[in-house]
Amino acid sequence: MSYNFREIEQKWQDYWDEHKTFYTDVWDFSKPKFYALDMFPYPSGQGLHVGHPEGYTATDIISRMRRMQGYNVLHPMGWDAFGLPAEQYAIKTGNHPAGFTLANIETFKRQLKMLGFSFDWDKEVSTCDPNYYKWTQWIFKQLYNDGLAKLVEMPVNWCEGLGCVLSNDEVIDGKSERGGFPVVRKNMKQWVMDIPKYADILLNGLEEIDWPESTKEIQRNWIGRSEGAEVIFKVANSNIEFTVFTTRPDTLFGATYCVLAPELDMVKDLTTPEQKSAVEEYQKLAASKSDLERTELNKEKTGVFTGSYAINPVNGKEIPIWISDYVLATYGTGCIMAVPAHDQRDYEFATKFGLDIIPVLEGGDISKEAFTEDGIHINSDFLNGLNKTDAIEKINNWLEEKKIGTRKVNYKLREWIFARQRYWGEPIPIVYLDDEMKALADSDLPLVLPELEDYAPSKTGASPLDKATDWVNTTFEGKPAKRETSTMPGSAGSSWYFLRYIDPHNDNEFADKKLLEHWMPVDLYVGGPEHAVGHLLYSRFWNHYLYNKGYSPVKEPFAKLRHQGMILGSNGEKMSKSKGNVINPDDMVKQYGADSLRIYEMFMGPIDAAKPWDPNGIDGAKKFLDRVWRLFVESGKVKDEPNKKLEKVYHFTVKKVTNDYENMDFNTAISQMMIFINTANKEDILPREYAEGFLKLLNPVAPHITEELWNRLGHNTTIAYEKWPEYDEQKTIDDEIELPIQVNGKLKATIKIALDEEESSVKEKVHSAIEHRLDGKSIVKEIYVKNKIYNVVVK
RNA sequence: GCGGAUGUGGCGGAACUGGCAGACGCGCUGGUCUUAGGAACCAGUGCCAACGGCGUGGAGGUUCGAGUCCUCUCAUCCGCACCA
Repeated sequence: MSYNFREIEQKWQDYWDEHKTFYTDVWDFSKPKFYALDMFPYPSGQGLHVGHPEGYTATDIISRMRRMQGYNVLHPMGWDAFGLPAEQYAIKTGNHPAGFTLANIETFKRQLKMLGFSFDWDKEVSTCDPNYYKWTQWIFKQLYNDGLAKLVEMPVNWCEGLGCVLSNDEVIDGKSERGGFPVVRKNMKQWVMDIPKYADILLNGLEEIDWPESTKEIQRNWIGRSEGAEVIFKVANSNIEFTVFTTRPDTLFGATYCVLAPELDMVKDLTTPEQKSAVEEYQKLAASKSDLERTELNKEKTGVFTGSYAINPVNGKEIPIWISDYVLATYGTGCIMAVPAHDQRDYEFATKFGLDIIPVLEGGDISKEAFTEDGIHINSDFLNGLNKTDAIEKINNWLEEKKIGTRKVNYKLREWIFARQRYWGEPIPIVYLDDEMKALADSDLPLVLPELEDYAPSKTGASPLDKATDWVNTTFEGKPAKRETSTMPGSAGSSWYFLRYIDPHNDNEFADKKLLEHWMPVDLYVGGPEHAVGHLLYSRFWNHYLYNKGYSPVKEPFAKLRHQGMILGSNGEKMSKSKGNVINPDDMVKQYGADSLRIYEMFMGPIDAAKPWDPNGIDGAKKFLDRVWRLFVESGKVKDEPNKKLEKVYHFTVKKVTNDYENMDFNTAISQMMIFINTANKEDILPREYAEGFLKLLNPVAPHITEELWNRLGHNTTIAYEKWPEYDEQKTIDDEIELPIQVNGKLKATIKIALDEEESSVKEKVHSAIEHRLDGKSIVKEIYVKNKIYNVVVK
């Protein structure tokens, strides 16, 4: 027999809706708070895929357990609703992207409700809603006023196919992440966020948060802090000088040439007439290369001599100045001193062009490769005999004394490009009066997107909004003005939504300060690891900024972060339409029910591991729920009578399930609940106390069936706020133990002993158990680990 | 190249600070239920030449005892990619 999940799930979803069961009164400060957050989805036209419920079920389990543990839980959901697909749909059909987006949101919402998540829909936010993006624009304004949002001329990733500038993380192998169109470098005026100003804050903040170490490491590498020194080099027979950045100032005596990035303006001043044509040709070549080509061609070093020489400040030697694209204009000063003996890249370059290689550290074999490890300095005058650390310290002091260098920290982290030449995004609340830039007054926010006839971007990089001339031409403080026509990137709205959930209906500020103080930080945040350096860095940046301004009460917005692993097709490959291995959650719910789908996804394996979908697995989950149903409804075994034989397994199950939920080990929690049901099934009596306790344990994973069974046990209100079961530690332990006996480390027998039995008595039992196995050998050593194992060493 | 993670039966995966490897589920084998079964229940299921032996990617090591600790190594996945 199989229970009627369709009827039951619908019934309880309706009940929760009607009774507003999961509405959170955010002003109720009488209970401890718990804020459980999911990464809100982009409402695509495809609807939910099976990966969504994985993370959502995890946070739902924790949320439901916390409610039963007496917490006031905030568990909201919303929509990351600006983005390209809606815009492309609009271009294709001529319809407004908002209509498409709203329809998708409806589908997503229906699917999420169908899965029984305990979201408080009263807190729903959508980034494309003017009441929401009013505050996105307001935060932008603050950043603009503080000089963190600014317009700069810079090389950008230009994608002609999309008619749009892309951020680095939207470019994969020189092609656009979406659509796969080629992407090239192009100089354009761009809005950027000066996130490098926050590099150290973002780096240090990682120390205080409970995040996967791998994700923290990705952020550390992305920020890419490196300590070193800047050193000034004078050019021989000239008054030009340039500064290099190096992490190894201690190897200055080994610097045998310098290299500048080919695109630096200074290059033309350094180029001698004889070298002019070669240099210009090289510059042209480098400029035409896309990022992709530059990295693809990185096997063989290329470069050209400028004809000029620099003076090595430590020994006055004249060393040649080259240009090469292995030096990046965007990192450090765009100039390096090359120490081929102790840097592999410089070594390759020097070897190819026959430049001097002078070792200044002992060790390694300079005829084969650069020696990059620590060593004792040689050929280095006052640094001779010192190791790396000491030499760096000494040379830095020396450089600073002579005023030809300073200690310096550099970062790989670049400015965050904050504008798209697109329609479907937040308008940037800036106007231009002649050449002057002004931010809109707060009273003019939200600056709402105008309607358009044609959403298509132009090939020249102009925004579609340029075509809304009535909107573009405006007035500012009585004077004619033109609006900024680029819009914000998708990651703008998602960088602060967790703050808005707390107070989504507030019209006076983005959220009430008292509420923020009570509810922040997010206690548990769950989402995919693919956002490690995008959203998860940007939102930390915004929140740190808002913290510095006094608008957010905490530095770090997400106290604890966990990732869900990808669900793969049954063949172990990524799910994709072309492979035909896509599992649709709608179908699964229809066939097996939401509870089965939730159970199965949590039972598949550790939450953060990638796991293949087993079509039979969900059937197993369903069978488990059928067994629960039969035991509770059909067996007649649930009675107001005790059953001592279930005491231990019940208390142990409460303990294990509670701890496992706490650690997000959902797979082992479910396996323990299966053990409980299997054991109870063998008995004639399931005491009511254990039956009810079990329902509470199962409720977070399978909320519908447990509500129904709770109801059938005679309760007429929801189980959602019932008290979480407790266990008695004493009752989780057996007083009789099967003690394994090893001979020379190999298992030979087991004996029954009492818990904490006298060692002498155990020893006696062991000896009689293994006597006949000794084959005349004698015992040389015995190890007894109390209640655990007994090992006898014989010879 | 650098950084991070992961390797356990036919499959997904268990195994707390070193202490009975393979929990739980899937699959498979046999049986029961007077038709059928993609139902339920019962029994079994790591491998082998099987009263014993071998087994946690591979090779060493530490230990009474290693999936777990150490050294080296291989494979797969993810992130970064000339960051001086």
